[in-house]
Amino acid sequence: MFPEDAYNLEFFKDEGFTRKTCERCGGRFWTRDPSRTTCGDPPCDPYTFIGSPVFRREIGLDEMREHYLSFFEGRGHTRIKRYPVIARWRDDIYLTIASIADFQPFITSGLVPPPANPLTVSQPCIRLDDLDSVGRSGRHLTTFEMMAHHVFNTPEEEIYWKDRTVALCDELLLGLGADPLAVTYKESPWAGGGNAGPSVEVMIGGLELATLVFMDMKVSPRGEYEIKGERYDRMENYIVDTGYGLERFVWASKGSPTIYDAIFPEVVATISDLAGLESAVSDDERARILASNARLAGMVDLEEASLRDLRGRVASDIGISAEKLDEIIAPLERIYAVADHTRCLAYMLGDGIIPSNVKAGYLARLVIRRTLRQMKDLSIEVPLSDLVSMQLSRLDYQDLDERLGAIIEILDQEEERYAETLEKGRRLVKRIAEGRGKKGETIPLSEMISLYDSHGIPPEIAREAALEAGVEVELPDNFYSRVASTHIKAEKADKEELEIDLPETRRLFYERPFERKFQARVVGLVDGMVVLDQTLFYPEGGGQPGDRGLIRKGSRAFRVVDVQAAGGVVLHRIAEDETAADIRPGDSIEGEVDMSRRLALARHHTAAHIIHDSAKKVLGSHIWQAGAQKSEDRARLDISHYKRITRNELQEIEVLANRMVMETVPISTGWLDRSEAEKRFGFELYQGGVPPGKSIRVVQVGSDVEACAGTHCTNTGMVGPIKVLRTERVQDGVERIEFAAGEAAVLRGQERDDLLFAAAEALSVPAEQLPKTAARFFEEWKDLKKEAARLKEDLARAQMEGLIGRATDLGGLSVVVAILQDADVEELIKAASMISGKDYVAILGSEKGGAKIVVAVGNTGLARGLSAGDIVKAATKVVGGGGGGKPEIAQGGGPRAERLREALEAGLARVRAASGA
RNA sequence: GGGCUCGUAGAUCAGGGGUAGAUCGCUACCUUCGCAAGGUAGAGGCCGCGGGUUCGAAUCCCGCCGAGUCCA
Repeated sequence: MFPEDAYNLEFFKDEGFTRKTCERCGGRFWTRDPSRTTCGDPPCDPYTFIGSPVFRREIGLDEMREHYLSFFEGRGHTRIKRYPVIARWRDDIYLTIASIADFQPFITSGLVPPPANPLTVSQPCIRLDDLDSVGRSGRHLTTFEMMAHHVFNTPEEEIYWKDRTVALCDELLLGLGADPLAVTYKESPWAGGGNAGPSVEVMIGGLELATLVFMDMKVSPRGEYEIKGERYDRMENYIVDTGYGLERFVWASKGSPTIYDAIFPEVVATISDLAGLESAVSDDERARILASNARLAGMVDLEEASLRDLRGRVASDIGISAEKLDEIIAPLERIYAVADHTRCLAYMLGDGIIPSNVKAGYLARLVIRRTLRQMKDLSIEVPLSDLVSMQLSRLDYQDLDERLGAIIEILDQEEERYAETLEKGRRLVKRIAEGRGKKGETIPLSEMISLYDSHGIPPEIAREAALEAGVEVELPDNFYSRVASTHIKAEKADKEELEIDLPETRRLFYERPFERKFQARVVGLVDGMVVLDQTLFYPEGGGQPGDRGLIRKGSRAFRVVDVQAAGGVVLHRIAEDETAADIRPGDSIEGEVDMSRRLALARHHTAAHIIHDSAKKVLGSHIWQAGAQKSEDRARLDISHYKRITRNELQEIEVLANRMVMETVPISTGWLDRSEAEKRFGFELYQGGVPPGKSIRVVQVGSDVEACAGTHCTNTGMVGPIKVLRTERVQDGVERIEFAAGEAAVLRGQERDDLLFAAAEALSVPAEQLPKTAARFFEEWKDLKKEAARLKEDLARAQMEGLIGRATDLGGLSVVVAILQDADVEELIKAASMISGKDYVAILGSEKGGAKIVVAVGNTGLARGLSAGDIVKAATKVVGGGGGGKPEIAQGGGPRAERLREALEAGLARVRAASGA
């Protein structure tokens, strides 16, 4: 816990607050009201603001946001632009879940200076944790704006800390007309994302409007303080992390029954219309029910069980039956959920998330499908894209006109795809149900789980489809947790960070990109890897492999086999068979980079930027880099795109890319101050991830501008030809383009020529006629195959006549034993089955590709208990093989063709024995 | 990043080591004034691709390609 004085602020003292202990929960809180005994937080206090707003007047979203930002601007804060809701700069979260997420990890850790200090921002956030409660509780949202003011204090400079933070908050609230006596500040330890600190929750009317966090600790195994089960230590930097819920402020200003009615009443009204329902708040009874529901929902945790409990309490509160209540409230909840979810989707797609089966894209799909289900329950007929477009038009997207087409296409495609999945699912369930039904069984839980897990069929829909086939299903209440428990969680092994206490390596490859040799001094060895004071060797990074080359000491040369970066230090790994032990700190060495390799990599790297730019021009501005890898002889670029790239598009990309090469555009690279670069180029800089550091290296290739640490050509002409090789769908929503540049492009082209020539040669035609000829050959081959089958049948029929005449009689059972010299198995089978069709036993063989034996037994034989399988087994044993089949017909063979005659005799002997003749 | 499922006729799917099937659709004929329906006959398959195991692979194993789906 924190020291006792963590919350003892001058501000509280000066303003006449007293510290009290809540008589309900025992929590500590500060209040101006001498008579107050509870902390203000539900369930200790109920919602009182519904129907009696806490601010002077009603304020809408846009006005409230502007009021907040300008309030803090007027008090020395710099307003910064919001970040995207997809956290592209983080590898630990997919969505921006709080305003502080914008600044983690590099700014909070102090590695990178903040864009401004102090600053204020209104950051749209998405949290899907409480998806189930959205619409039902009256207060949960998937998407909300966290208004915030942040301060990043360092040991050198403190901007302000607790007192001013709380003072500003108090001033803001009172300025909006809040009753000073109604505001309470509740003490609450805060921890998250590896940091912790004391915080106060700001409560009015039972509603938590803001949380003020004083982040001054970081996780530390032997730390002095324990918070929520983890140990923490003080950190040097200390950060004011506030979060004011924009939507809650608006709600509090209006006192409407639900937060949804407060923040987007028009949307709720439109959706109600589409569902054929009156808007809820226009109806007194409904408004009363909703208000009661929201008030009570504020008091409980919305677990599944307590939700049902909540219904009961609301029903008795209003004096109607729970069934009646459910009937009234269920559609309203769905309307609210659709209103919320479509806004969430507007942000997600507006910020460039492409629905997918993995990562952030999967979260988008999850919300899409959930919304579609709710819309279906409400019998809303319009496409989802209409609703999301409506939401988008309310948001502040400048380039929306250009992007809207793609977004609508994405949503329509998702809607269609989900319909297909469900349709397929229903058919599958029906088949399974019929199978189970015949056996008088129900569909077990394991099968329901597999239907959901493997085929995406929600259990409710599975049940519906099963009941249509008259079969019950096993569907427990805790279905989804049962699904979850079937997934075994794999522990992720954390990559160990090397702790290196050496000076930063000077990176000569930026200053002198095309020099081959350099002199340097060894400053240390880490794990056998050489650290120099300066180097021309590029360390692996940004999908570009590290350089190779030599390190010379005196007359001895060591091969450099790998180059890595750890922080600012470059590590050179020496080939193991050369004793690196001879290299010691203080040594002078000469380095030499394998320049042809480096140039090949640089070409591919620059080409990757060019391809990216071309793809964006051809496919649209939703294209983001999702990964990249270069090598000497080829490279690949993964881009976000919602459908397969067609051949035409690919060729267009290739042409554009090569045009850019032919234009010989100079490539500019340079170091820019991070916030300056962000201001000028936006987050599109961070295609390949967000690099740490105060300043970032910006590479500009034509209209493509990226933060990139790689080595590049100085001019697009230097890249040489670019050959696009193929595309691959690595995931839903991510297309991979493989290509080669420079000499590698020529070589890849030659490889393709080779293929073409080899194929053309095989068919003895010029390459131009290859497609036509290949198609013709294939058609002819199919025709010939059919013809051959017909001929074999004719042949078999013809042979049958002769063979029947030579049948051996075994006491009323006629047996044909014969060798058909060049017949293949198919022919033997046809002949044998024809012979057995005339009620004979056929034992046929051929020597084509070893011994082949086919036996067929007619009705009389079957009646006497003969089995073709047994006979074949007896016969094939003789030729050293095996065989089997059905009683009517069986086949087999073996390698020893010279004993075929003998084998057939063995078969006959078997017939003789088995038929009792 | 991890898990699961599926690629067989134009469509939907059976079969799961031993002669590739069903239903719908398609073609022709019969029935009808015509249509729907019915009847008869027929066409239509590199069983996704490449290896392996086997006397024999659509079927088992491995790899690849394509598709679907759940989770973090």
